Amino acid sequence: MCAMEKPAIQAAFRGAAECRSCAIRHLVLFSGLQEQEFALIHRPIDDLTLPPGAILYHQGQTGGALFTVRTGLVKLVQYAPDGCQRIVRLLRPGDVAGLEALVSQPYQHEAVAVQAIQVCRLPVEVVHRLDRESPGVHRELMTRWQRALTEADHFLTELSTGPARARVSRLLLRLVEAAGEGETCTLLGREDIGAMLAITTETASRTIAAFKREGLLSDAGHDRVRCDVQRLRELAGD
Amino acid sequence: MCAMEKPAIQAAFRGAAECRSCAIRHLVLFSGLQEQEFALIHRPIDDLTLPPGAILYHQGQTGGALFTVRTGLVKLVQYAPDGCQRIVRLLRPGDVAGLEALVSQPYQHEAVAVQAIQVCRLPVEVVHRLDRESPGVHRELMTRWQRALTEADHFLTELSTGPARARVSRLLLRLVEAAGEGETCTLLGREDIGAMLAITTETASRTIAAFKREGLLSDAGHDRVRCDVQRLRELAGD
DNA sequence: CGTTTGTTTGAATAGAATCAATGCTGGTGG
DNA sequence: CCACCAGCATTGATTCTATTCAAACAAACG
Repeated sequence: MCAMEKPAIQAAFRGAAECRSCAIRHLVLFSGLQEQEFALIHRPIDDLTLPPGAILYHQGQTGGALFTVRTGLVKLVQYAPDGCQRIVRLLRPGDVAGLEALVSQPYQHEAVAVQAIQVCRLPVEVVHRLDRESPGVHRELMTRWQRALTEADHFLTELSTGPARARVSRLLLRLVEAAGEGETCTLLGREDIGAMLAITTETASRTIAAFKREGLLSDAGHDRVRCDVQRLRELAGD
Repeated sequence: MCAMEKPAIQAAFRGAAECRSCAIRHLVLFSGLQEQEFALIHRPIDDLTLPPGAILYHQGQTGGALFTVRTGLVKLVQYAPDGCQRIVRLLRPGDVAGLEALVSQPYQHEAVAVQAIQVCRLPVEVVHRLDRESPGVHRELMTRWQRALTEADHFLTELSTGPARARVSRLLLRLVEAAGEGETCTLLGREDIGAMLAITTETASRTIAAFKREGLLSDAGHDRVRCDVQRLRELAGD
């Protein structure tokens, strides 16, 4: 049940990326690229559109690519020996998955689309080359490493600490923030919430349900909810 | 009580580092340095010897240096708004503290010596320069970043998950491993253990005490203990 | 030698895990 | 088109674990 070996990428819509005109160019790794430096990209950069549940790569796999998230959310999952999963990071548009490929490491996580996503597949050679020859990209790359670390720290300090209600609150606030659509966001499955907060699925469910009863959360159609940011902040306890 | 603003570095023994003959040269950032590349180090690299409790830098401070740990342990601490602390990483010899300084970020943590330590202070300019001009250093740097991330992931999956007994077991195994002296290691203060495992000081104390009673742990003089690695592994649950 | 700091222990309580059952929903095939 | 099924989500009851608050202890220190 754990191992759904779905090489989902094949099913995806695939096109050649046009970085120059990328809609989120300001966010991405190549934002610092000068016009003449685009010539340094020799290998093709694929632009992939993937459905929820699609797997970018598996843990332990040695892959030759990084992935820039353009839309949607991607979870990085690690599996304990007993098979239960822990989500160690959540990537949003502008984030990069698979940085470890740059240091010739096998992927450390399984990268799974939480929602429908669009990602760009960047071959390591391309990134290495730009890292060497474009100071802007080099800086952006270090910034990505740093950002990943900060994210990891937040998972430790915010999402893995304190009582369940506080953790769920902090997660919701984070999702609302990430969505950037006022006070609404798309909820994750209860199992994912549990895996992210180190609580059981049942506790996740109970807490969400309780929040709804208490009016902290109200349905906004198809997995979307409206949050009472004010009160959630209090619960989050900062 | 929380804010002991001790600029401890001043009290330290300070000497000029001689990287060529560094005892742990094989571990450190500059391990890939060719003989002629040493000339690229213009600014002085200080070699510091610090007592337990010394603070390398404070959270939020903008610092101009990275620190390579040569001996001892360093904890990276983040403080919650309510003042209680969480240890998000533990650095061992060969690890680097303060990577964020490379991307012009203020330090994200407070770096505190857990035991007596020796560290080298590397000015950012030096590292930037070597990063640009020595491919070896560039690679080592990315490896450090990667290693920090892997560490962070372990804190999430091993040390922040499961019942207290399992967490303490995993921490002990980790300490024994890090010490590299057979089956013994130096215990941390109960408060630090708590801050690392996201449990209270009391629970940390109780668990350690219970382990001793059960013979999983036996005193080996002055904060040192001998561990029954075998049985701890079972408890750790992998 | 008293004081401070950190550790251990106890009792009561609150919180989450566990085990088990029921409800809901969207998709599938008859 | 509708009935059924599979996969999630919810809820309940119980047990277990960790937290909390408080006190006793021990070791380190001036």
